[in-house]
Amino acid sequence: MVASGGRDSSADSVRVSGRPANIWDVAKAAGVSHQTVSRVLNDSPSVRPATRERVLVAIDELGYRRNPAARALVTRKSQTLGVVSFDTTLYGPASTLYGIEQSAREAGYFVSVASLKSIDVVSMRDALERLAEQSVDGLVVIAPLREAGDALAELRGKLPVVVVEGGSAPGLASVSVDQVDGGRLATRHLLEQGAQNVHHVSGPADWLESEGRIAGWREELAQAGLEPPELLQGAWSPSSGYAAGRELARMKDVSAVFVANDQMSLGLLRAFHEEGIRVPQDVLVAGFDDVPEAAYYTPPLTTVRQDFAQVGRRSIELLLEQIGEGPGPESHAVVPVELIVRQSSVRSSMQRQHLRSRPAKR
Amino acid sequence: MVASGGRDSSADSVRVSGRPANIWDVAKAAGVSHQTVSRVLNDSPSVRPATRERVLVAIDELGYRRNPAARALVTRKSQTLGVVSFDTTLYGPASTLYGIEQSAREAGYFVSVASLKSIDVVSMRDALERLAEQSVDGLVVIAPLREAGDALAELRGKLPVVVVEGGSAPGLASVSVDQVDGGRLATRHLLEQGAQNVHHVSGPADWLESEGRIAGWREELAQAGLEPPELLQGAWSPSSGYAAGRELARMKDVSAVFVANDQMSLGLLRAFHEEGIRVPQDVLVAGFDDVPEAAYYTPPLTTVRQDFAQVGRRSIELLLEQIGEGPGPESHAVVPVELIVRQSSVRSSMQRQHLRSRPAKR
DNA sequence: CGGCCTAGTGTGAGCGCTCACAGATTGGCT
DNA sequence: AGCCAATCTGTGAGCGCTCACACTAGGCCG
Repeated sequence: MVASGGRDSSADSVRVSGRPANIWDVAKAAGVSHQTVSRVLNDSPSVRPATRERVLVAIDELGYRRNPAARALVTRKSQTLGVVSFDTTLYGPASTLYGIEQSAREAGYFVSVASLKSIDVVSMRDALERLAEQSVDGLVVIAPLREAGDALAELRGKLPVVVVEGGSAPGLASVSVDQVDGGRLATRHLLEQGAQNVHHVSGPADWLESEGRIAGWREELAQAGLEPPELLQGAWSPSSGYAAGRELARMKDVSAVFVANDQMSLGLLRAFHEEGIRVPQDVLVAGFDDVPEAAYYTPPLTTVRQDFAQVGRRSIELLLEQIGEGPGPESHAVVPVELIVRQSSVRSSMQRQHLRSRPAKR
Repeated sequence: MVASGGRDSSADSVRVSGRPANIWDVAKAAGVSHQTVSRVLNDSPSVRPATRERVLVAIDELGYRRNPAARALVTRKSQTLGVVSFDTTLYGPASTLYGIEQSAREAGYFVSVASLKSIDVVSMRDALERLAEQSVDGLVVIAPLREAGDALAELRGKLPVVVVEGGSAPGLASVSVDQVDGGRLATRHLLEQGAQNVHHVSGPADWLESEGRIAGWREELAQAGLEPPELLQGAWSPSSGYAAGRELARMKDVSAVFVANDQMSLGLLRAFHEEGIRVPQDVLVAGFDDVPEAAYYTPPLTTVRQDFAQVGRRSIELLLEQIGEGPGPESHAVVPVELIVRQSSVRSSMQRQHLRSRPAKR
């Protein structure tokens, strides 16, 4: 025994040895077998409270943490979910990812992301491959493109998958926002506000979100007995919205525009502003997404709010169902939308008079 | 032997057995030892080309993929990097995360995210704990708050860490955008454009980014021999920018405003618009971030661009250095900014005449 | 022509955990 | 007191891989 004993037994909760404590170290410290430690770790009911307590103390003293690799090796489960997403810089995907992460965490899962630089089958396949190599327990694919489904079809059955905004690829669980309803809501609202007809600036043709919004717009016009004006196609970006705005400014008979997202709406509003077209006095405008900025556009933008947090939540729920942890087998979830009315689509009565005093529109 | 033999030897590349192929299966199929397979997997030079080829073929036939858990168990490396971020919905963090993910992938690492709901020491600690449990090989913390450093100090030494926008916590590697320079650039530009003085709408006080931008603004004013006007504090949101705009509208002697981010600028522009204050004729405005929308604000916004992709890239570089894969030990990286001049801060000569014809400003 | 080096390959142990089962303890009842 | 069931705890194997080392076969030198 050395003079000033207890030097290395100082209650420091940090082990002296190089390697981190393992389950055997804990077992020894607690005077039990490694298996009992394992039982405590896994909340097994069949361990006496007193024993459990001793083990817990030992764990704490040794600063023990369980080795996930060893655990994954034997259980064949990594407790990790993969998320594939395109351009996590955009508001929609970013928000969805956020929701997914929150829900996954609550369910005790980690989230590993793979974002695509370009959205094509090759890089999609590449991302899926990567995640598969990591042996994730399940996959959420934020796949707004039609062709993304092809890459997914391959791994059906091999791995639990939930597709977000990926349409209803047969046999794949999916979550999507009710785009059609959103299109209808916006269009109907514009008509109710007195629009003679409603133009539409859509997203890129191969995006499923574009399709849904176009469909909703067409349906609502049809129901009102109106012929849909020629479609203008954008690319989600402010600049494409600006271009569409310039074009619309040159056209006659434009009394309202439903734009497929808020970013494009901003560009369009800017183009209208430059052309001296007043919103909402001359033309009514509605967007889609309800980004935080929308309320501060000039004018504040009427738009369709998507509940991305709920999209994320439902994705995880559906995924866990497949993995076998959730309730029943449900394969498709639709998240409702909400119309947010702001100035861009509402004419005060005075403003309407203004409109009436201008050259009549068809 | 059964009549129509070869039924289960069809070249299907999919194994019949339930469990996935392991290294021994491959070894047997290739007629080598498991260790040789391992060598092929790890690109060991000491394996004859012919042998390697045979192994590769076997791997392909069996659809073998190496088990990362087993690998991690023995190497004590998970090939996974953790990212802690606050509100991945914001443009800055989202873009940074994107850059991080791209760079990590190139370096052969996976990325696991943990986003904070609220930004305080408790939830920060919680996120760090989670990631540590997952035994990540390193950590990137997007920690714009001063107090975030406290939670990080604890795990210094235990795990390689890089702090993004976290200031220069001693002993921690960090990457940050040159906020001070950004503040100076914007302020100087506004002065050069003829502003008598420059007001500032800052971010929240406890954010390091706010501090840097304020410092730059102060420095530049001092250099011009100007007394800094009273500081207005916002909260990054459009609504807080709007509030600041209303306040500034009531004040005299406002000839230019440097706003600490683009979102707030939008709100401010809206408030000015409502108050009949023209930008840039009456007041010059500059923002910070250069979000994609900035070019389409009314008017298009002069702003300071941050290269988030580079921030992500440098983070990973610094992290890999610590892990021992990169070049030398460098502890702090500063990413430069760039001033993007648009209409909000530039008066055309005609517009300037306009201004001159109004009641003189001090 | 035996020794020795090198390139290529094989052998066995062990990483830290869980699973299936075997063994030890306890208590209630006859 | 004796026995059985129920409760609690321990034992050993094995998950799939890498590491350290042992081995084999040629080729070259003295």
